[in-house]
Amino acid sequence: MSTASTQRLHIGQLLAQLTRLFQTELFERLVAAGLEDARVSHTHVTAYIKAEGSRLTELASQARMTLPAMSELVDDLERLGIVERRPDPSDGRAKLICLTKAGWEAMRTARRIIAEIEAEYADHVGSERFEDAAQTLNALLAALTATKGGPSKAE
Amino acid sequence: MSTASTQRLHIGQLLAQLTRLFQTELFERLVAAGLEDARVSHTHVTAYIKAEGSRLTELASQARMTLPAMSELVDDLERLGIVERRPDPSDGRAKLICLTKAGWEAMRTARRIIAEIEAEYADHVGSERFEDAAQTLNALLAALTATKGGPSKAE
DNA sequence: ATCGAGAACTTAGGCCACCTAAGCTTAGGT
DNA sequence: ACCTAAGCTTAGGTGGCCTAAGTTCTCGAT
Repeated sequence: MSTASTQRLHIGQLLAQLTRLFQTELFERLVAAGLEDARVSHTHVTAYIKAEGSRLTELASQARMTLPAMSELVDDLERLGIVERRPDPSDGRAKLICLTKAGWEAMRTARRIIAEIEAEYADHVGSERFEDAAQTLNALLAALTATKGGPSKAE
Repeated sequence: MSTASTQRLHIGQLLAQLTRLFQTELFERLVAAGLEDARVSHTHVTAYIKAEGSRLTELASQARMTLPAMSELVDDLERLGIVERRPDPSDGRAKLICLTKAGWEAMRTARRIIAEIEAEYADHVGSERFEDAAQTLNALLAALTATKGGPSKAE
């Protein structure tokens, strides 16, 4: 029970600053790992894309962004050879966004790096404490998205 | 000890999504409270500004942004009548960014709203658990900024 | 069978929040 | 009196979103 209330920043500042630090860190390491064209926003695709392919609508909804924003992202990833758009056999309007071979490779690299960063974070505050905090954030996010559905128009 | 490991998103996603939700929420409530010109980025000033006034350099460094970025922000807040730039009596090059009367008023409103949001978050996951998580994040942020100093050029 | 509502996606255009590079003014040691 | 450096601003550019307005296709109702 670590309610040893030190004065702290408010939750918004904590979240925003940590987000920024994490993203900068991830980005730098991706570049260092040879993924020079990687950008932080690409994670909005790679975080949710399914092995069989995902529809744009799905991705946009999960990433809580609008369709055009997601479409641009996919354009970018397609240019980089990470994903490709295939016609969806079950619906002529839709397309399936699929990872390419290079895409899978990049995913593995990214996941490894993310795991490294998480491990370092855990070292800084204690791994049990870190995991508890992560679980709490996860629960909070679930609760918030349940009640509000998120800011996205792509529901 | 809530190490009841549910599958969870990775820390970067948790942070980023919660940040986004928090900021959207805060922004909406500020608008609802009559601060129609409020923007999320204004918090980078209001979070750190001192009662006696702060220098631009200080603010930029604490908010981890570049001087020009902070300068623009202050421009904006000055236009809105929230802060004003005064010459720093102790250094002719510097200026003190000070809150105006309207600025203090807005700050009070914002703080109230932030406290409300925090309270709601605490309700969602349990207030002790929430506070523990916040303390952990605070400690993590402190540890990270200690070792890396942050991405800012304005140190 | 065809027609209209609506779903899936794209295109066009815009805004905000940053950034880097390059200036300008004042401070302060030598 | 310099020269370097500090404090700040201006100029210009980019990424990451957004809204609005298309296009193409689906599917249920007539």
